[in-house]
Amino acid sequence: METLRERKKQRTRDALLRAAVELFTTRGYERTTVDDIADAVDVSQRTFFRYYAGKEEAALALQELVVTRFVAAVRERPAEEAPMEALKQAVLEGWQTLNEVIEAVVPVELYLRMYRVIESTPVLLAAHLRRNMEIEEAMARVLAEREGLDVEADPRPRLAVAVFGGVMRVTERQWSTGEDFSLEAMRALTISYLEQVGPALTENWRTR
Amino acid sequence: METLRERKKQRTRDALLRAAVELFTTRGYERTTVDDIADAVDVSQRTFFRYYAGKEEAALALQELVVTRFVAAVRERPAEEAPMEALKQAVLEGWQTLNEVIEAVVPVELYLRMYRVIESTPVLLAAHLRRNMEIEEAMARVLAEREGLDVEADPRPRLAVAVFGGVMRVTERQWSTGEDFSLEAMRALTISYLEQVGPALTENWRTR
DNA sequence: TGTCAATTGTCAGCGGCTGACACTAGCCTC
DNA sequence: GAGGCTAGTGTCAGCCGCTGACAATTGACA
Repeated sequence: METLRERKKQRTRDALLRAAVELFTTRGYERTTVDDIADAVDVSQRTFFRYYAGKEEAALALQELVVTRFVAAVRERPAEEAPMEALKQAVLEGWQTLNEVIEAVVPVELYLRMYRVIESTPVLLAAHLRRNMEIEEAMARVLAEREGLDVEADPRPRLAVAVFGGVMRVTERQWSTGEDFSLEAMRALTISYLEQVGPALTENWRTR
Repeated sequence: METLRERKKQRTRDALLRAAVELFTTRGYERTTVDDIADAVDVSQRTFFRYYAGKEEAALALQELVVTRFVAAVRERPAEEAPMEALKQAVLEGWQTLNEVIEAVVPVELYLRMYRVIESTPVLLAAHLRRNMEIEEAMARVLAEREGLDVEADPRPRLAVAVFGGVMRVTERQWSTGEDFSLEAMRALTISYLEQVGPALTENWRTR
């Protein structure tokens, strides 16, 4: 059973996030001040900063929900699965249940719109990429453990994860600049691109 | 022949950069204010912002010197070279002449120290990654042109470049956290890691 | 040398963010 | 259920990055 205090806090937290995302996706990130967000929730600016370390954190909070689930998903993949396959399955599986997770806070449509705001706002894109890097480091450790390797000694876990991350980034970008914003489109793109990585590295591009 | 005005401007520009890098590498990025930099060059804060769009730009200016040369190097690689090979050769070739380019502005040692500051300062690392992404996009277009492909239609150029970029990032990180900061160490790491990417993706890690 | 244009300094001000301190409101004990 | 305790909030002052506007200075060029 939750205490009243905790429920109140959670409500303010959610309200701030909703207000922030709403404003970011309509007015734009740069043109939204922290005061705007705080005012929308009828809270002091200082309080906003007690819930989120900064404007950036609020803007990336939704992504964070998805990302943490992804890491957990990889951890729970069967140990006999090959590294790249485990990563792939974890993402695809993640898309499936994305709806419920997001919808608990904001409409999925808002999440997708926010995603595009991140991709198109330099400072947010930068923060997003940095976060991805942290995730990749965590994933490398997970893979290394699965395979019984030492991350510091064997570069293969980090290399594999970096490649996977690279492909995902290309996929996301392609998806976010395309016309079909459905999850199904994302899924298809992911599978297709992952299949093409190997060939793209070794094969001669002109003979195909 | 350069005019006096232009020479003066260039001098201020260089002085600002030198002062900035000097301060960043000793005092740290966050703990250095723009006023500190401006004062060190005996110039108003406003003037600093006329030369550099922000603190960040000054911090990444040295990297920018290297990066632009890399793009140019790829462009001038023989057309018959395979894509990945062209990228690899361009980087390795770039390291060779790095000394002269950097030394024209600051001691190479300072450049290397600044590199570590970037890697260890969250906001700088983020900006750095974002810049890398822009470079990758440019590189993808170069590769596509070399091979006579349409970047928008064929994902292979972007995929190859993303993979290459991923490997380079892992390499850089490994290098910057290691003990040997020589260019030779970087070179060796790059070659070794590039060789291991293919196998890391397909082979079974446990049977080796 | 005097005019014109480029460069710089000064000033005022916004927005993100933080520390300090007082106040309010939920919690827990007696 | 009254009291004290503490977590959460608002207010205020202030730093820092950054920008626009305007005045002052300094090189360029006829």
